[in-house]
Amino acid sequence: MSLALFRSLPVSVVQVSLAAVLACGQSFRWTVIPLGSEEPPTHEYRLCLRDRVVCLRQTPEHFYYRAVYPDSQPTHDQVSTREKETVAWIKDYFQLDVDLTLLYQDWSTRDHHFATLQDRFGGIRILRQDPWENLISFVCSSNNNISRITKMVNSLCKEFSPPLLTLESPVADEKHAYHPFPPPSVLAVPEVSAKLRSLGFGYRAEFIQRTAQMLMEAHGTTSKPDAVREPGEIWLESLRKLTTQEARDELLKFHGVGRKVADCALLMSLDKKEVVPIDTHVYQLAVKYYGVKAPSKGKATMSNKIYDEVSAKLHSIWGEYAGWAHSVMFTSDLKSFSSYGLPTPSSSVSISTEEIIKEAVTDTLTKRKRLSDDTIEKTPRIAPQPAVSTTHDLVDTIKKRRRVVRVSGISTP
DNA sequence: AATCAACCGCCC
DNA sequence: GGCGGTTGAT
Repeated sequence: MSLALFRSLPVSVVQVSLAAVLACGQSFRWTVIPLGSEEPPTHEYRLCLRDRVVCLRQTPEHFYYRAVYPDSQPTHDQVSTREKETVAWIKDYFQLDVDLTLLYQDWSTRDHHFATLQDRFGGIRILRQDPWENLISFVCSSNNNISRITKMVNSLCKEFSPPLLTLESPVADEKHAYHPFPPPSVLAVPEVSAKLRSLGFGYRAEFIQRTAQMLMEAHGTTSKPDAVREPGEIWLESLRKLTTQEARDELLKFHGVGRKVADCALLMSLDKKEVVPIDTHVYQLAVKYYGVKAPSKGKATMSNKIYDEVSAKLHSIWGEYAGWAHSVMFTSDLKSFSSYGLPTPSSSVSISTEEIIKEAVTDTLTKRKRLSDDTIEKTPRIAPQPAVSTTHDLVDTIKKRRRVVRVSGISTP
């Protein structure tokens, strides 16, 4: 598959880094295909929408995009319309009207710790996702990890949504079926929970089915046969027009949706850019870098009070786009211990390890120049040692290293 | 109003 | 023992 079938759109990698943004735990449905090329584009990214599969590649200054449809003989007018729609979708989904460089500047001024990260983790922004898919995806996220959430969401689509089309790999001689995200009406039927259980969803199975059912009961089972979206989906999207608290109150009514999941949906699909979702991980970061007091009883479950305090604190530090800044923080920590999302573990681990080593050295040097600063610098995450075989090995390596570093007194208490 | 165990499944 | 938590009961 040559680049000839793709069209280009001028988008700097400074504004959007597909490699980071599409694999950092916002959306769980993008497939990443390594192209085996040394020069960019190195990967192709694909997402199945309701009526088309969007394919993206990235070079330093451009997106290359195309969309694939089920029918093979579109009219001339269709081609033209679809082209416009795809471009419009890309601009909307990636929120290209938002200038990330201005935001990074602002955050760096407000937050010294952010400033130490901005160069290595550029192009990280919030996607503007479909609210229904976003909500259900994050219902899956409770007590869970990104790897498994991804598997669950994909099996959800495969099981409950017929394939829109099949598409060959650009490199290997193999075909892959692309399934849209199933609509509320499909997941609302009672038998769904048992099926989800059998698919390994655990206690989240009932949450998903009940949430879908609630949405159907509250906002109509009747959608016109030719309607693209169901009433429940349209209602969910209408929450964009409400205030943050009003929209949050609505989301919290659903089963499996607590404060954290609601906040993720508010930030990632309902335009609430100031919302900072607090998970255990972000909580740790807040304790480490932003003077939030550590949980008193070791690892107590996050109370509403603590949640509000931490979220408000980070909001006040980062400002109007605090939720966006949060995603940079979150992703920076993710990337430092995982090459998740890149389908060639060995090669990508070694690549990112190289980068990390380089940055770690830089950090160490920086830190020694400012030992008086009370800001805790990033500790060297990975020693210049042989590549690790798995993500977990990598995590363990980092954990051990952190302990060593702490004991040796390099890190500020 | 604030705490706390239980909850699925998968990995260490 | 722990995951990017939520629920229902105290």
